[in-house]
Amino acid sequence: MAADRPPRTTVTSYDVARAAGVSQSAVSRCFKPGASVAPAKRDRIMAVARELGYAPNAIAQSLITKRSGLVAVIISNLTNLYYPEVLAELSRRLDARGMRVLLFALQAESDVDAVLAEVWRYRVDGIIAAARLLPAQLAAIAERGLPLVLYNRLSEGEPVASVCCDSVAGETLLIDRLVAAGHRRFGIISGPADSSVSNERVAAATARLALHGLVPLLAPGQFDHASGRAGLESLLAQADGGLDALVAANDLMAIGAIEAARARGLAVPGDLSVVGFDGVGPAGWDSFRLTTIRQPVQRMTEAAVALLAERIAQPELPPERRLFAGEFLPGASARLDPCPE
Amino acid sequence: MAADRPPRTTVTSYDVARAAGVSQSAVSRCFKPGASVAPAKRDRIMAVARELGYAPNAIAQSLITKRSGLVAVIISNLTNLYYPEVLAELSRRLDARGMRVLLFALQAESDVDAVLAEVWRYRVDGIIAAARLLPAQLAAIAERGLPLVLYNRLSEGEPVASVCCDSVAGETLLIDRLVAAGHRRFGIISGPADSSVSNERVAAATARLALHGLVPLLAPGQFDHASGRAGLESLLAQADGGLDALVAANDLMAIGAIEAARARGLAVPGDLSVVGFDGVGPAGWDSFRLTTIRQPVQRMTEAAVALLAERIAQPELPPERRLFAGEFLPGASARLDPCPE
DNA sequence: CTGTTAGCGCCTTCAG
DNA sequence: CTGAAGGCGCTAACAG
Repeated sequence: MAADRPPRTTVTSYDVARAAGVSQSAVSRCFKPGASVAPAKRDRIMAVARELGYAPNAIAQSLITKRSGLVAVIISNLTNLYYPEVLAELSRRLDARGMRVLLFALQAESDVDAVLAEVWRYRVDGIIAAARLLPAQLAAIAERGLPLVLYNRLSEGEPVASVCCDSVAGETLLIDRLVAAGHRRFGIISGPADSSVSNERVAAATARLALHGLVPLLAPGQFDHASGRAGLESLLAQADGGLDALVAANDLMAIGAIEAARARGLAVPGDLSVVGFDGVGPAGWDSFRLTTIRQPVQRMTEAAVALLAERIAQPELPPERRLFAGEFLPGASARLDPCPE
Repeated sequence: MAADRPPRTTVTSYDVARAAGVSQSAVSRCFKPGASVAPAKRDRIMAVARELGYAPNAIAQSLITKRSGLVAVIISNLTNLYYPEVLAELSRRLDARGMRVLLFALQAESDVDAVLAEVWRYRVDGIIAAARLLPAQLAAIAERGLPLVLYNRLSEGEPVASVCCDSVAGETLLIDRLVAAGHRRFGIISGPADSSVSNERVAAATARLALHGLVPLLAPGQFDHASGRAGLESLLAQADGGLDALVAANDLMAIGAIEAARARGLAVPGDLSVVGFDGVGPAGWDSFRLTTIRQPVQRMTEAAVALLAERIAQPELPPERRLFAGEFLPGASARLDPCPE
């Protein structure tokens, strides 16, 4: 039907207007929700538009409405096994609300400034960030009045809208269950020192252990599989009397630690209990059956998008933090007493 | 320095021009690579620009240059454990070339039409697709003269630029090694029926087996962990005399199959050899040591971006297919003879 | 090298 | 309800 026309590379509202014998503004109105066009005329215009394959040029629209429909999603460790799911969910939910994802995958945290420069240039409507933002960067975003929602991050300084999984509740639960089951000698493998998620989790676990009068051994990690292995080795080297339980700041390290333990002939959870955090896919595999806390990705991403959308609509809304409890996955990598209740 | 000025939400080239006492076009030239501006004037302008926090509005730029700097990246299974790495690499390489990623994560393949509608609207400069595109969709893209590169996909019908990992070479190698080591009774777990990658791999393996006079048992899968488990069960049920080797169309299913085998008391590779395809992270973990073919993600993503960039610069370039050999990872999930050479 | 002049495609008052 | 007219912020010829 439409194949006879010369392959115009771009069809504008003027083309539609001419073909339909109406003014350009009439065409424009047809594509605006709260329009006011005579039904008959609208039908004719829409028919022509379809025929010609016309749809409003989002670029031109943005220029004038000052709404690009773009949301910058800034993510640091795309490879982290947990973010892919987050990204897929964010993307789905954003475009359910008519917004497009402009993706920035950070190679290194130092790239943030370069990323922000592009963010300004593209006049995005808002930002969702799962990356570390410095106070100066937060300030720059705020100064431009750009709505921002942090994902699993806390803002240092000024409050900012954010969505987080409750580290304290999660770690507290894990520690209490482990202690109740008789574990006394603890080791913790942390994530990167500049990761607020890691710091939160480690601090929460340590604090809870302190309440029980226990002090854990510590090993630094990088949130990856190899770190888990290395972390376990390091902890065992530190632990004269051996280790009862290992708390890893994420699942990937917990899995690495389990494998390292087995490689040394330690049974998990027979000789050593191991717990993680996140609830990534592999944690549930037979080989690991990891005892962990699963982040409610569905609810968290929905909240992030909702928070952002609200703030795009009403920029003056105050910052709001939404904290979600994780779900305890018992798994089988930790020796626990049957649930108390 | 710049904090004293009232927080204009948007600063334009006119603001800079006025502040620097030059014309607006002079400002514009300063931001164009091949400019021709008097050094002194340029310095002054750039200083003012920096002071005011000015950078050209990408939206306005796009409208006139007909270059948005946006590349649509369309991916179907973000959760597939293999794509996150691809996405991260694509993103990195694209913005090394000054292009931004407009991400479309497909929920269902049926969403493609909706995605394409948005792609048109945003006047992207090109598309990289790791998703199934129907002939009509390919035609629509071609008709608009939009450069397109398929990632690990073949076009049905008209040729299209693409980057693939050589399934035939990979499966051939795996099969030959397995046969050489004495395996005779084969099972294959395929991916989704509409996945060209799956079809290619299964066909290649089957064809190679045929050359050896062997006919494999088949089980359908969905590329996920659970499919691997189910696939193994299904194959064992079909196989009266037992199974020597299992070829999974991807690593995730291979891992699922390994776990299912172990759950039934079968040793891998003692009782059953298992091979996969992709070389995802978990394949290398101790628990699996999967024998597989690793896709050269670095080279493949670089090629995809290069192919696309070339075609954006010169739209008339003919379609080109780049085929990359995967790297054989011996692992330890298959009983193989030492390498022939 | 520089400023002036037209638009890019569209939305949005503003009179009819 | 409808068309005409004026930009959004910028680039790209043009004359100087």
